[in-house]
Amino acid sequence: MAAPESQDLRAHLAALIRDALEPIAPGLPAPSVVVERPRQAGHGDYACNVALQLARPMKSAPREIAARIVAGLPQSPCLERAEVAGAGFINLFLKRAFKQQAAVRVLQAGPGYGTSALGRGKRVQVEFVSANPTGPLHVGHGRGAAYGASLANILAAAGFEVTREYYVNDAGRQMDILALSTWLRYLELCGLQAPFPENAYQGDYVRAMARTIHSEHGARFVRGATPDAFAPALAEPDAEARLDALIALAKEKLGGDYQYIHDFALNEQLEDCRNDLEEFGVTFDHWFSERSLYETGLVERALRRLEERGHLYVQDGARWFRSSRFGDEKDRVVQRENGQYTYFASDIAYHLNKFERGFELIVDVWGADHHGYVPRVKGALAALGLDPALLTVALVQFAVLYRNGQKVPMSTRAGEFVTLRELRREVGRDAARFFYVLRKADQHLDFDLDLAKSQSNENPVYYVQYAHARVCSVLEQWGGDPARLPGADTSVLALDQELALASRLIEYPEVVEDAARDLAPHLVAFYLRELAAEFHSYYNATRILVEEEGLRHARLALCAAVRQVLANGLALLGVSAPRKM
RNA sequence: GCGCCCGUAGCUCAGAGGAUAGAGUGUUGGCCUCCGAAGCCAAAGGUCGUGGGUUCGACUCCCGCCGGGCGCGCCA
Repeated sequence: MAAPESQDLRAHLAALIRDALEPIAPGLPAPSVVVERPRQAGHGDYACNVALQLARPMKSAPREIAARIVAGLPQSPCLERAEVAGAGFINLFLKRAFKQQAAVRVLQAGPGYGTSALGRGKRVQVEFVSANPTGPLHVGHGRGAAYGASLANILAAAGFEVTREYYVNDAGRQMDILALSTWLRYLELCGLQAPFPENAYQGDYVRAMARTIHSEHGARFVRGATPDAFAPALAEPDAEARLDALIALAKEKLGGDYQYIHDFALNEQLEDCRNDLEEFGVTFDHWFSERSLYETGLVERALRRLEERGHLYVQDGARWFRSSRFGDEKDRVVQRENGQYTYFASDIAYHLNKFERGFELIVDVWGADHHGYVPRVKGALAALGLDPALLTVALVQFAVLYRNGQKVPMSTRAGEFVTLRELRREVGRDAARFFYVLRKADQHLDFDLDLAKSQSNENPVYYVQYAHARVCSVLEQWGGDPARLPGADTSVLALDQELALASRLIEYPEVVEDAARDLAPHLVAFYLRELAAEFHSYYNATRILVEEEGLRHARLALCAAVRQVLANGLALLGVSAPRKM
């Protein structure tokens, strides 16, 4: 058998076992041959439990089956030997030379080490953050941003063609609330006794926008906004109705200028959001406007398509989508009695658009509080005649903030939140990015602000970065040309720790593939921590710059390879790999 | 009430049918004349919420219960 084409060694080893299995178990349904890294060091570099799985269908003892598989294993440039162990495991031991040469392979591949063809160029869209542009991003959005950006990088490394997209909710009522809030703050600046409802946007950023408008346009937008003018609106008994009445008033008084203020506020917030994310190392290929779905008639078209397929009906004056027929717990309104489309309607159109753009895989990153929304969107896709299985919704739990041991309340409208910008300034981009992906996405994240701010040095990111900087430092001490290291003879690497480190390097491409398959960036973060730990341990126990030149070069090559993998992994997570700290 | 997610070391979390359940942090004790001590080594810490079931084998799968989070609009 030829040398492994994939950097993922497991695929190669599994193929060897399948080869050996064929003559032993003819006619049996091929079991899934999974090769994994055993927990115990003595259990080989890889282990396979296929003999245990086959015991029942083959009606023989697992150890016996395992022995026959081992006997039939083809030759491989990587595999030294295989052993039957325990209840019937097959433990695989890599050739020493193959491990030793890992450092050289890493150095030769450079930044490309860890990339693979798993995705086969499949077009995948990752949509994430997509926060309403009504105020600054907060730390909850930060988690979605860190997760989505890392995931997109990982998918790209795994051979997918990735498009990163931000869905801009610029068509809903929240934009009217933002416009109204801005106008009311503006009126205050003009010296008017304007009301400011509690359910308008309270944040200082609204005042800032009002100041800009005021300084550029003076009192031009005051119009007939006298205290009396607000009286009827304020008389509404319901708070939301009051807000609607005030919005209506603003539109009436401002006329065409309402749209100016509306768009000004929207653009300010979008710009702010874009800058914020960019400084967080998160960029997008497309900012997709919800409003454009209406302007291009896609919402109408999507609903017409549902209509034609008989999945819409009218009841109580509203139009409903029969989502209960597609796995949702109840039917959903797509067009209200007042003629307004619901958010769901534009979301159906948006997802139709994703399919029409030809994405073969669609990943939506949502806050976990939207989980109830999944069945209706998938249902809508099915009803449109599209394959819901192409859509994967990755739910990200919100980060729960703690300050002084107390949960920090967060509400965009009340203006109480810790912004992403604030977090980044306090703990730094690297620490924030790493911290966010150090947990499974669907796991609650307790974010202790005091700890993150005051003891940022203890953040695990420094541990990993330090390993990188240490290698840089050794290479500098050495003073030689690192370009020569891939040519080093690594067969002199004989310490257990050196072989273990090499083995860890071999694992990296597997980790990237696993992370891509499971949409789980945290696997990369955990791996990096482990690699750094093994390196630190090795470094403390072993002198790198020894007298003997051959050994010195071999060790330097190994260190440089560790550095390369650390850099590659950190890059996937949007974390810098400093040469000095 | 119904639905989804989660209960693993003091704390924060990995592990998702396999072999002796792991990290970080915290606690205790060691290691710089020597390539970076933001580091290393060692000790200690567990009935994997709980009761059943399936399996050769369950922290992992199924059911019940207890506890926590989040959803359940003609909101976005």
